[in-house]
Amino acid sequence: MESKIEQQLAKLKEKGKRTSVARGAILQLLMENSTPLSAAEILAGLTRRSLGVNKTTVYRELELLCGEGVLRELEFGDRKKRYEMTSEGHHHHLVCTICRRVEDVELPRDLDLQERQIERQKKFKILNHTLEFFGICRDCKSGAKR
Amino acid sequence: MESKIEQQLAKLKEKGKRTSVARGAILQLLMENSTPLSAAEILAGLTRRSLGVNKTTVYRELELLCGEGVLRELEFGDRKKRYEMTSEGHHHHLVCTICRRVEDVELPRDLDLQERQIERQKKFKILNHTLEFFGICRDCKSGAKR
DNA sequence: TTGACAAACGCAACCGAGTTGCGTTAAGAT
DNA sequence: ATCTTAACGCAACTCGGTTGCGTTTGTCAA
Repeated sequence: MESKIEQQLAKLKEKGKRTSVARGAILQLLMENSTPLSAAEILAGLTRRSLGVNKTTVYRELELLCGEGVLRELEFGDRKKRYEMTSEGHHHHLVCTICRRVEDVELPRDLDLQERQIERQKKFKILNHTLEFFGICRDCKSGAKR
Repeated sequence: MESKIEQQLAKLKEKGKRTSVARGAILQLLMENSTPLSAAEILAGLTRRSLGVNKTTVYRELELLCGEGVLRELEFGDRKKRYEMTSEGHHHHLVCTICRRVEDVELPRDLDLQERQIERQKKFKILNHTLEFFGICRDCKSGAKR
C-alpha cells in the first residue's frame, strides 16, 4: 500500500506543485500527531528531525497546503493558528483550558439541519462553521501530572 | 427608566470600580452597535466622539469588563479579538467572508443535550463553546454595494 | 544530459495586535 | 481638604505572522 503522504504529494504534483523535503516532512508530522499543531510546533518538529527549515518556508507551506485543501486551519483563541489534515474528516474539538491539549470529538448529530434552517431564515449562504468546546480534560480534572 | 449603562456602572461601583468617562463610552459604543467590535474599532469610535483615549486604556478596560462578565470576547479567525455585551445573551454568529459583517443567530435547538452526551462519553467538563458560521451574507449574495 | 523556467527557499526587515513597566492623574471615601 | 488607589498615558516591547528580493533546485522538454 502506497503511503498516504505519497498520495497527497502525487495529487499536488498534478497541479504543478513540486515535491520538496519540507513538504513531505510537514505532512508526516501532522499525520503522526493526534492534535493540531501550530506553526512554531511544526518548525520545532522539523528542526528536531534535523531539517533546517526557515520559518518563512513553514508559513508559506502551510498557506499553500491550506489553499490546496490538504490542511485545515484552526483557532482556539490563543492567537495562534493550528493545522490538521483535512483527511481526518469533519469533526470538532475539546480544548482543555488548563493544559491546552486538544481532543477530537464528533457531534452525535451534526448541524446540517440547523444550518439549512438558518440559511432559509436569514438568507445567508453557510459555507462552513467552527465549533470548539472549552473546558477541563479528564487528566486535569483528576489532577494528573503535566 | 434608568439607562442600562448606568445600571452596569453602578454594579461595577459596588465592586470598587470607578466610573470613568472611557468606561461609560465603551459600554455605550458596544450597546449601540449591533455587531461585535474590535479594540481598534472601539478606539476609533472613541476618537470620533473626541474622547482622546490611549490604546492601552482601551485594552485594559476591555480586559476588566470581560473579567467582570460585562463583555464577552469573540474571535472570528482574523487574529483580532472582538467584544460584545454579555447582556445580549447566548447566541452564535454568521460571519460574512466577503464584507466581514457579523449577524447574530440563535440555534433553533442549542447544544446542551449534545454537550451532556460528550461530557459523559469523553469525561471532559465542558465550560463553554464557540460556534460561528462562515459564508456569504444576503447583501453580498445579491451583489449589493459595500 | 542539459538548459530553461518557475516553484520553493533563506534571510532580513517589517507589520500589527496586544502587553508591560512606570510614573502621573483623578475618583471617591474619610 | 486629604488620602488611597483605580484609571490613565506614554514609550518600549513581545510575538505570531508577512513581505521583498535575490538564490537555489525540482521538473520537464529539447
